[in-house]
Amino acid sequence: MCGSTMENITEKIIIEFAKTIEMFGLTPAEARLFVHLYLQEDPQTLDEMAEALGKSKTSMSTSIRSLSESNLVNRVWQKGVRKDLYEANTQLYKTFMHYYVNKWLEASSLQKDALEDIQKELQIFQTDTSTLADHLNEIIDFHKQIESSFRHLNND
Amino acid sequence: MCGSTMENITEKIIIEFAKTIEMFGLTPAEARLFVHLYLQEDPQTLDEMAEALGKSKTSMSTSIRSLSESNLVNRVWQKGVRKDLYEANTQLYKTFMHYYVNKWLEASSLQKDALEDIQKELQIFQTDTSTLADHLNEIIDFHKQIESSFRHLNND
DNA sequence: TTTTTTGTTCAGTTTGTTCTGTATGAAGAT
DNA sequence: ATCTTCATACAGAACAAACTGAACAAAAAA
Repeated sequence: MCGSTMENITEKIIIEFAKTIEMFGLTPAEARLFVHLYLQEDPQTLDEMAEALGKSKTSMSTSIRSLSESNLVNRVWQKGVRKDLYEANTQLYKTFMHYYVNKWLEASSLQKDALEDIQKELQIFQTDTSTLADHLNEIIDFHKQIESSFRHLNND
Repeated sequence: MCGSTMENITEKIIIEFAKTIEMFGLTPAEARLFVHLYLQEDPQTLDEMAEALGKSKTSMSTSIRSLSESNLVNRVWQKGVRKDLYEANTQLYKTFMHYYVNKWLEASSLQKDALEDIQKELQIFQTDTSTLADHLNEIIDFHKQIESSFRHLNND
């Protein structure tokens, strides 16, 4: 028996693609919501999403907010419609690479700064602490290499 | 008061650096353990790690196994020592980039395959399903771009 | 062989996340 | 202004992940 209805197939796509999206650091709920929106023709309201995914409106609200702040979905206006409408950004690669690279760069830069502060603190103990200081240098170098590599990812 | 003892500083380094390591997809426990090993001069036993991190030996065992399977730490032998000894790989960038890129490539490739299977299934409905099929194509393209980009990350 | 030492497996507990329903606030309609 | 319709905040419930201790297995020492 060939049990492949359209809904069936759509569901399969959502499940598979959501796994990929999760790898970018989104929660399962966010990933699932994004994929749902991505496959929709038209922008959706919170109620429609809640209905479609079988979750509460509150869940949709928090997930959408998160996706929205990360610029993975957009809020759109339609004349005559009072409810908020959201649509997924359709340029997958550009959208997610920007999001991802920025996340890495911000985090790495922040942590590098923190480590450099520690480095200054450590210089007081110059004498017998060479190996720890060496490791710290290597860690900071590591961050520099990370930043360089990820910056590179955005230039395609 | 300048409360910066050596242990104090080491602890700070561990906390900061562990955050970076977590971004590669390791759990907080794994990240912390890796950084601890990285800062140690000599390879450590499970008991030493448990003592140092204030966790149970069971925790160390599972974390170490995970790190070991990902090739982030190595098991080393010392003559006369019965206990297992582990040390962190010291080439941070190479170690983690390999690990990370491989993880992405494997996952992406797997999911691309799954999506291509679905694509075949979908071709039965050729007629009125063009938009869904289009989206599916775009998703598969997305995976190809991901693979291309991440493969590129390893060639430095 | 028996006895120790070391590592792992498993069940139970603790901890942390995610979800939902109610209550609140904000904006349009009457 | 009052009433509706929507979105968000909050607190408790349901769920999942991480940790531990005790029992088990494997390997060396006696």
